[in-house]
Amino acid sequence: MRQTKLFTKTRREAPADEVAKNAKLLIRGGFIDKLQSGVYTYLPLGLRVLKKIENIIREEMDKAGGQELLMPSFQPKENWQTTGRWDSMDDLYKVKDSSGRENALGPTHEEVIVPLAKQFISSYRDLPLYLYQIQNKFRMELRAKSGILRGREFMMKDLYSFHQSEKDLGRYYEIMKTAYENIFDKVGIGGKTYLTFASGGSFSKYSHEFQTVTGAGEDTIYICQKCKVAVNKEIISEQKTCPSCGNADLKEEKAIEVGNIFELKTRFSEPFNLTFKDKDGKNQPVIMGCYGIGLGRLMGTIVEVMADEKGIVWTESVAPFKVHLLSLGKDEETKKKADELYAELEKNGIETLYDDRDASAGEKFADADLIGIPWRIVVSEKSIAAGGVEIKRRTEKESKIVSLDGVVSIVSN
RNA sequence: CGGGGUGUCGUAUACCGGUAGUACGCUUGCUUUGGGAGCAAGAUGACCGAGUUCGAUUCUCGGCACCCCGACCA
Repeated sequence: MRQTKLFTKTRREAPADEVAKNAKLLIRGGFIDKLQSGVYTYLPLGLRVLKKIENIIREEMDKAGGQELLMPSFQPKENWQTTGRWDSMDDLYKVKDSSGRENALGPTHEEVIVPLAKQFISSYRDLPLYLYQIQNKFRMELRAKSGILRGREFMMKDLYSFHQSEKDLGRYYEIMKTAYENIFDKVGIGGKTYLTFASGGSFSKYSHEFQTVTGAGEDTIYICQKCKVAVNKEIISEQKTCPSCGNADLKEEKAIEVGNIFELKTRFSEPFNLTFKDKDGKNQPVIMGCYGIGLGRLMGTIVEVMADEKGIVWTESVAPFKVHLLSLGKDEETKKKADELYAELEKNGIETLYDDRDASAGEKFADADLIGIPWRIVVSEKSIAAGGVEIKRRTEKESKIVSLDGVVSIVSN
């Protein structure tokens, strides 16, 4: 992608009303734009990141046997009345059409997927079943905040599992834990993300959250100093030791919930009468679990955790481009070399943002730091005289000179 | 939803009861090119409504929007 053609430019200042680091940097870099409180557009750069995250999640969900589908956001009131959540859920958006018919804008999808599953689940032979989707959710947050960490419309992956027994749910629960760990490792925040015991609500004793330690977090967690497990503050009064090893040495940290896994059991299968025939021909309630990850929140968390004083630092797996190619100066020979290198990178399938703007070196460097692409390659009269191009990672301070024909093999690794 | 704060060109800001200024960005021209370049010439702005006043962007009230703290929540 040539930067002269890229929709949106960087800006020097963040909007005065943004306080959250993720919002400031993502807006300055041209990744997102705020339409209203808690509602953001993902611009070309931002969407590229979101898609990378989406694909990492999709890969893990598929590996765990998930089948992807896409359910509507526009959902009939009756389904929500069946579960009682039309009245009990405060943050439900309710919309009326011209005939007065009311609908919910889906904040979650049990009210759609359970009746759907009911059409196809009738025997123990149909179980277990794992269905997921990646799509926008709507929640009427009383207070949207922290940039893309808490919005009113946000993209989420939600997977629902259907089982014959709680034991089988428990088995799959462990598979999902592993899948989630893989996801957070792959996007680069695994080291700061903890499996956290949290309140189980009305369904079961505890649910599990994945909490990433960052000052921008809304939650307080207590991390076991022996094993990589934490306890959410909401249950610390009843759970004062590590639930995994019993250790009492817990460290308090601020953290953001990047994912959760939840045993629904029969909370939704009962109101919809979702049952299956067991081997004896008896009707049994289907046991369910649900597993969510907010994609925008995850993206914002990555920014919060990885950014430095100069800007964003993307992990290669989620970066909008792998290489940021900068051409400096007006020298025709330099431009030609940069053009050729850009063509070669593209030919080799290396995603490259090519800064071909007629801008000063300082501006290009500052923008490269802000945008946070993992590799920076500089082509200039100086670099050519020194033997080729300068190359450095976003995380490195010093660049080194590499010959033009050595570039592709270096960034291909 | 309770409390607090803020609304001025695209962005960041200044000033003011009497013709709204600056920087960046944008347009045109020339120069410049290794850490957000310079000169010159341009274009672009007071959230909405009511009130006070000779006159309101400025003061008062109401609304709306946005932000922060809290409660709630992925």
